[in-house]
Amino acid sequence: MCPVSTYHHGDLPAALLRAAGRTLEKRGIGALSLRETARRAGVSHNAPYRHFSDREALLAALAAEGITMLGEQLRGKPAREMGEAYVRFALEQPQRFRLMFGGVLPVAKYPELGRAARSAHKALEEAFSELPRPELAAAGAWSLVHGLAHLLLEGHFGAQDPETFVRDVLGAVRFAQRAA
Amino acid sequence: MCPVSTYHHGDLPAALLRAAGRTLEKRGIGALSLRETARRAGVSHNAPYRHFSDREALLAALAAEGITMLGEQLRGKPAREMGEAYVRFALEQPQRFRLMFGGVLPVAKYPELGRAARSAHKALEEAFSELPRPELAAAGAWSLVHGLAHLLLEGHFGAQDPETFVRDVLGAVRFAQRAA
DNA sequence: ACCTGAACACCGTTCAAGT
DNA sequence: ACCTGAACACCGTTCAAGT
Repeated sequence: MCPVSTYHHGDLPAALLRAAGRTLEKRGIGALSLRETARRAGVSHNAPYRHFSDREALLAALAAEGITMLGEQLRGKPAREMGEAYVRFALEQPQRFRLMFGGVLPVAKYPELGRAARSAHKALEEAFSELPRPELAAAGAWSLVHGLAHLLLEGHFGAQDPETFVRDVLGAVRFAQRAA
Repeated sequence: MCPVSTYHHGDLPAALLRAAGRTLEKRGIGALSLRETARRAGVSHNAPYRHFSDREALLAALAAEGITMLGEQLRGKPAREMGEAYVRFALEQPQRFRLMFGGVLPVAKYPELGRAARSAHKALEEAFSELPRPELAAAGAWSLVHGLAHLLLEGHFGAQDPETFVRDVLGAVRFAQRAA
């Protein structure tokens, strides 16, 4: 169907993102090199520069993918399920989560990251819209599940079953029903 | 006083940690190289291996320093001030904070990290000891301030004054007074 | 013990050249 | 437009050698 040519891919950017995504989760951010990604995609170490201005730009694209996916998994859920889904995402894709939120990337430099994050943030605020200060409740809720995810990933809460631990911790917290 | 010799430092490990700490905060974790640290300390690129088995071990030592410092700043404070002190630490030393908690290091491989973190965790639990499930309240509180710190660092709460924002968010959250 | 320079295998990035 | 190999300046790490 496709003519064989000197171009190895119909869609090299997508192939690079796929390859990089696999390496990311398997070996971590630090071990994710542009040269190896190119090798895995079957192109020269230099070809990626046609599509990503540098290594950081490839990482930013992976992060944006992840934030969008996370936003989709939150949208429309009630608050409690949202929190559990947030932590589940982090536990299932720890390296992706770190890349999205671990300070690896200068968010200000990649507007798509801020955009995707604001969209997910909005989904959260909607879940708290009936409270008197929904923006504070949403900020608190986001902080809570975000910190919980990070600390679980780092192993700071021991080896207990994450599922029930998350439920218990979220159950121990209330967001103010009246103005702070 | 000291005899001039081929040994440049009475305490090379301390000199390396000082040099690395400066580079860490100024240029970030990714830019922190063993070779440059050695250069700054005035020794050959190879000397650090006498004291740190590899780059990761140097990073782990920096992280342990930081966790211990943070623990000292929390200990003995009432819960609300603890939260504010936690976030302040993160905002003042963002790169150090990321190194301590950002998943850069395999915590399981460096027992001193776990030890320092458990000690800080204990300070937190003491502040919640009057509640029916202090361990859940402490986990929730830690998660909350931890996530708040991370998200502020990443700029996800916009440009508002962090000091009052932190106070407002912490004020909007209650930890259950009765068993969950 | 502690430090050294040389060497190796990797990077990210740039460049001039090919189709 | 898209891809290539050669080249450069950096790394982390290992090694044999010096005091």
